[in-house]
Amino acid sequence: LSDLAKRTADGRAAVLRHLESLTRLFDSDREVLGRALGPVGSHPAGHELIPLDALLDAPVFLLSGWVSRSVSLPDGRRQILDFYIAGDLVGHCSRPTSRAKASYQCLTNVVCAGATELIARTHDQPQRFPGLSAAWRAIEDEIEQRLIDQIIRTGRMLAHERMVHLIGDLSRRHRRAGLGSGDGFVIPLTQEMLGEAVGLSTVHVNRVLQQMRRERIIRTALGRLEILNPTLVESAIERPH
Amino acid sequence: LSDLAKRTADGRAAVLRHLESLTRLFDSDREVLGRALGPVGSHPAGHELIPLDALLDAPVFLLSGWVSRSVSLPDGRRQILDFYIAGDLVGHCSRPTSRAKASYQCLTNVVCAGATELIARTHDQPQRFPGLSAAWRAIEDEIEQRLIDQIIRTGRMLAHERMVHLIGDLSRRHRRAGLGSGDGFVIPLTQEMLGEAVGLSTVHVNRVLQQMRRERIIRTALGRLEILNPTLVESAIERPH
DNA sequence: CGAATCGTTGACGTAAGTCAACTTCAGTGG
DNA sequence: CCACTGAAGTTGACTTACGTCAACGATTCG
Repeated sequence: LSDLAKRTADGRAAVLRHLESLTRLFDSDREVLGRALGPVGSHPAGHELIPLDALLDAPVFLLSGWVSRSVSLPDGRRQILDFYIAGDLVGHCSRPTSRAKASYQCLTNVVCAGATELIARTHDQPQRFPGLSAAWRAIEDEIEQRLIDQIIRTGRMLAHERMVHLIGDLSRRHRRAGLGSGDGFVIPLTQEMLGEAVGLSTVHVNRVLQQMRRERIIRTALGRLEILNPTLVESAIERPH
Repeated sequence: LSDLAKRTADGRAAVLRHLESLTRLFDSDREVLGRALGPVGSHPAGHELIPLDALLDAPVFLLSGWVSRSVSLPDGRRQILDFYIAGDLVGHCSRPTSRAKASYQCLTNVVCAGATELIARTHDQPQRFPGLSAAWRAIEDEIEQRLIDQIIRTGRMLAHERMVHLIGDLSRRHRRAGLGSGDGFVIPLTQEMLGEAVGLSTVHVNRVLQQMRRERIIRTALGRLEILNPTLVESAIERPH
């Protein structure tokens, strides 16, 4: 199908833009990236890409769709730890024999490309692929940073702040991966998923979003989210100098 | 002072027990551990061991005292991400040039020993020190796991559950490092610090602790915390099989 | 003996959860 | 075509968990 082909091409562009935003890539990096990216796979919404406790030996690049990283409690409560969007590297850990500390699930139909081969090759000759070697590290750093942000949101912020902060982070990541247009992006999350991410009930997420619409901070339509007040949203995700 | 000597000796024992609980150590591991552990340092309560954004190139083993890892928001709110106790490795990251994503602060007077040299040496010859090489990875895995636990506490748990869960984790870590006696350990945290960790106000922490005392789950006296109902507390930190 | 610092208590306010009903809408099938 | 379905969003009434404020003990310390 030409749909899959388009999503694959767009996804590869997002991967490249994502990596370029993290570090300077050299020709050798770009060359191996174009050549050693693994086979493309497609998964339906709901599919579990990586189960809890699985060996993290098969990282993939997300080319299209959304993936969540979540933990479920015995009584059914669920906490989403993180979201992955097109261009993101999913399920990579530099420590060999490390296992998944959460479950990775497709929130939408997903197209991804295996990264095992690519990462192994750059790992064998880090000095030959300095850009990618640095990128893998930067990506792990970012994932840790996002876990910390998540603790700050749920631990220290009010509902309204949590939503602005999360949306700010998602927006920033979309922009730097060249996704979406202007200050908007496609967001396939239900209000229930948003609640599971920021630690709020579905009903309360709804009310907070409505207030944000009244305040002209965001606008939503057709599964897209537009940011009407970028200044405010960006200041929310600023880190202490 | 003989006090410093005792705390150093006890701390080294805690380090050893901690590492042995993570992985099987060989003679070569134990030998280099005894020899290459760096100089002992002492810091007063309140001292910032590692500032936010500092290069993580000087990891230390905590021999005595408590250290927190925390983030402050511009308006003064503070979130404690993690606690470190005797036997723990503080400020280590396997990714070179990685920077501190939070501030590491001494909550009490602290005695610690430099681990830079030790880690560098095992890193150069991982096959000669298989136990320690595995231990460094296990430690990083655990720190990530604790960030995740923190998200689950603040995102999905009620006040009472949060406290039981945190105390359960601290208790487990003390027991495996051979600290404390029986089901109790020294806990120098104020109720304010506990609140900053689990995302509750000081007053509410106080009420929750009182309820836990009424329920005969814990007892506190003289800066020590006894766990009266270990079964309950341990079941709280169990992971989904 | 103040003077901090920490813990404790009560009264009260509020953010957020719960429950339940009702929309809206996309999809499905008769 | 329209009735039926199920998932997602929306709304209101009510409850509750937790925060805030302020006062008051208990300890420790110089």
